[in-house]
Amino acid sequence: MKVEKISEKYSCVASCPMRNVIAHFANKWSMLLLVILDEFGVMRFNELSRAIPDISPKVLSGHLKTLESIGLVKRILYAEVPPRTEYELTELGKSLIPILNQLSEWARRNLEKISKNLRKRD
Amino acid sequence: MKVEKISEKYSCVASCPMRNVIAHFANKWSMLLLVILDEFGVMRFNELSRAIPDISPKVLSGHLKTLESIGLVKRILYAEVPPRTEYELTELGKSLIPILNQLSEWARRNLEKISKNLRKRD
DNA sequence: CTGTATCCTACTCGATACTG
DNA sequence: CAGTATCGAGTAGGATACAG
Repeated sequence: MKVEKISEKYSCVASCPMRNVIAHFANKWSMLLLVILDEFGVMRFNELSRAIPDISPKVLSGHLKTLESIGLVKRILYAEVPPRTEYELTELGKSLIPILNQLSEWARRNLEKISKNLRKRD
Repeated sequence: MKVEKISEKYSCVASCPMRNVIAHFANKWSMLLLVILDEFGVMRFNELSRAIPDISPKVLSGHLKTLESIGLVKRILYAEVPPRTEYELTELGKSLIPILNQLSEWARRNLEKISKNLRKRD
């Protein structure tokens, strides 16, 4: 296949899946959130905070908003005092989980090898 | 499952696959590079540049270095004039491709839906 | 051809404090 | 409880020039 053909498929066109879809959640926080939401089912803001100890509320809130606007996560606000908000995966979000789990499996399988590779760099 | 258990599995421990492995290539450029390298087989620096028109040489070089240090990409430098360098996937890199392709398929399938979701945000 | 050097911008991230 | 506001630090990304 010619380079130009590949370019058409992945780069130039506005319909490149990597650029237009995956770029929005291809980072450690978003993927982590999706996998955790899958395992736990329904979670509140504070539960997510505790599940990922080293994420600040601002960053957590930001990623949740992004995931919600993509349509991967559903946010349900209950008009109560004190306020309660629940986050859970949408159907679209759930459909992504098997792939994310495979990715996670792959990472787990190759964790040692990759850590060794990374150490060699130093 | 308790939140604390999830925390142990994905967040606290140094062995969390998402944090220690996936975080290194979970971005649009790296994933794009891996998929393109898979389709083309062996590519030179310039071919990659042309395949992804809107990546600067600095950024391309940086991502290739990272992928190389993870062990996903192999870099072969031929001592010629003019210089020639060839990039290709390692076995480890190839083992990741099926998953990346599934991700890409998923993205392509849901491209329209997600674009619509994102537009609603504005 | 294959990058590196430089400069600059923009975004991301993190900590903390604070509001409804 | 569920976030937002603010500030600051660090880093990733982009344009361009140019070196081996």
